[in-house]
Amino acid sequence: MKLDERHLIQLAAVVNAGGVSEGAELLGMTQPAVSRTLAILEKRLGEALFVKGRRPLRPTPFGRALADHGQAMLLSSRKASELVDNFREGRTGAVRVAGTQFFMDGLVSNLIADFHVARPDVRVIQSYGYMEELQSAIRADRVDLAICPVDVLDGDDLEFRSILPGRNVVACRVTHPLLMKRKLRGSEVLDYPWIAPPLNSPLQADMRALLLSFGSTGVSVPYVGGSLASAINYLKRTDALTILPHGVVFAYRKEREITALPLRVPHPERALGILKLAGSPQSPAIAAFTDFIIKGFGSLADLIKRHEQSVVWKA
Amino acid sequence: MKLDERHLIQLAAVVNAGGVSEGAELLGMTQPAVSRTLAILEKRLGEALFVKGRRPLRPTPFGRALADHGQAMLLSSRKASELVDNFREGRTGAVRVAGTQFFMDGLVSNLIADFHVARPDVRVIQSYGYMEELQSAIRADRVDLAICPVDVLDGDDLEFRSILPGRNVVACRVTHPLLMKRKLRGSEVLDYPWIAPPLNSPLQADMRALLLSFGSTGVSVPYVGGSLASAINYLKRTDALTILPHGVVFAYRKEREITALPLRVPHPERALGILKLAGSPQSPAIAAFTDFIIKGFGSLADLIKRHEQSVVWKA
DNA sequence: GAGCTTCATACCAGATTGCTATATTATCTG
DNA sequence: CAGATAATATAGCAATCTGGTATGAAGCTC
Repeated sequence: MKLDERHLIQLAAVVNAGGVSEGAELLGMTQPAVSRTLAILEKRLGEALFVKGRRPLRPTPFGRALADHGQAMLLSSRKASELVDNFREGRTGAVRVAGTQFFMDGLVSNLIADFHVARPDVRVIQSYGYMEELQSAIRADRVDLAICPVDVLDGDDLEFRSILPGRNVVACRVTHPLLMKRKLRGSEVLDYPWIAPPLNSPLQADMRALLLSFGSTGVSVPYVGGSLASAINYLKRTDALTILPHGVVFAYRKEREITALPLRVPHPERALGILKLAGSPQSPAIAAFTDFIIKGFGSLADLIKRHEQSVVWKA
Repeated sequence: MKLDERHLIQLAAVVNAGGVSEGAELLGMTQPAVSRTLAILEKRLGEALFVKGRRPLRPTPFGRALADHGQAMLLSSRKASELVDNFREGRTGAVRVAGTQFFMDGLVSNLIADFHVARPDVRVIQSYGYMEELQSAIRADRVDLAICPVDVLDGDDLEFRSILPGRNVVACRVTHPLLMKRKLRGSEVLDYPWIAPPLNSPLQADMRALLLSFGSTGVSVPYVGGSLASAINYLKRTDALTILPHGVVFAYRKEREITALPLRVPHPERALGILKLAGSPQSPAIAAFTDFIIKGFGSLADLIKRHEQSVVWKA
């Protein structure tokens, strides 16, 4: 016999609370409503659920057995409600974020860690890619948002929000000989080996432009294609140089192992930003994550600005 | 956020079955009904439950999580339905049965065992008592039915159904000397010690009447008050006699340890029967049990009748 | 792209919900 | 044991919701 789940839940509440009024209160309902439900249930079942005529309301064995199942449903229902609430406030859910390797590894991963302090139950699913791939990933709904440098955006279905000026620096270890010089000329960087960023990376082009501006005639590039962790490990142990986003080098300043040469590097035309589907409704968790990323980069930008005033950059 | 339990159940069914139509079928509903439920759910939650535009219907992670809770409710609901069905068909429930010691121990307990072959999940709660106690126990709803000898019934709120003629016999062990006699005179029973039934038992009065009819002048009664098991154990080991309901002795015939003397004993005015509240609705389990008892005693009566034709009773 | 299957929508009759107001019943108290 | 008190049951009502049929829209298969 099929019976209404809500009825069983009400029964459970009444049995638990020890009275119709209390049970109703427990459910946020009025007593008559619950009372009628019980009457209907008893009528349909043709069987008493409570010993009648006794005031401290006592369920029959049958009533109690039924109430047990109702209780299970009540608990499930509560949990479902909680799940929904958590989800709606972005405490639960999943964010699929993608981006270029160096930014994801150097900056975003830190922010994700911070994000999880407040929202540990939001799953972050990270992947890597460059502009075109990222765009198509977003359009195909394989990714919720991308964090990457963008110059031109084709199509108006995507929305780009800039979060950090596109600025690169020449990175080296803190004990690098060039840092000792009183006067550093740009061309001197050509005397050291260079690490090249991964193929297809926008940094690849940036590095070429940089070296050309210093009059490159064939620099030594003994290491290519490693991701950020590899590049940094290599930097730490050699006098090699490489090009990195300023923010990334900045984020590593605490470890006092790598730093940037005080050299002005030509600005690329791109800014780092967040790319997402324009105007599509997004889950609260994604919104919260996006927000957090924006704020995080905002304060990073502030930090960099303040830090900048104490450093003299040479041309 | 409060949401309708039924909706979650439908969601679970759809996720499980892998399609709206299949889910609807699973629940015995039509596809449009379920489809609308899902639409309502998504609208209220403001969140997709299924990735739209894909035909092998695939739930979003959120949808799946919600469906899990729905699944729990679905299971509970199924179990509740089953419970109700079992109950309504008397496969589940409880029967509170009371009766006089000798009948309960000697006959009814066997029937209960047989009853449980077909309905192992019906709990039988047995208690003992004599007429007055049994009547008030039934009226106070402490007992569902009583099995006892009844002569007069006061009040018409109780219903009595006779199930066995009220007939007693003189019981003894199968090796009793009196059984060897070709011609047994009633007065000879006075030469042996007698076991007296418990105080207040109707058998008490029956025994007194019996002994008087044989011209009692002070029989030896060395053992009083034991219940059936005690009396039978005692009988087995001595040449004592006692009065027992015929059916009880008959039930023990298979063990070939006690039997009845071929003596006619004056019939008491009572018949063994089932006593219950008149016209009150009773649970299916109780109905089934009552039925079983009636049938059980019916075939016992038949057996006794057939057996009787092969025994010669003396006066 | 035709045909098939599956899902979504529109509309309707009937059931159910929850409410307020009120009657009924059980328990407690003197 | 009557009267006070608290709890439960009942009645009536408006709004919602239910599930059904009929039908349109959209994916999949070949």
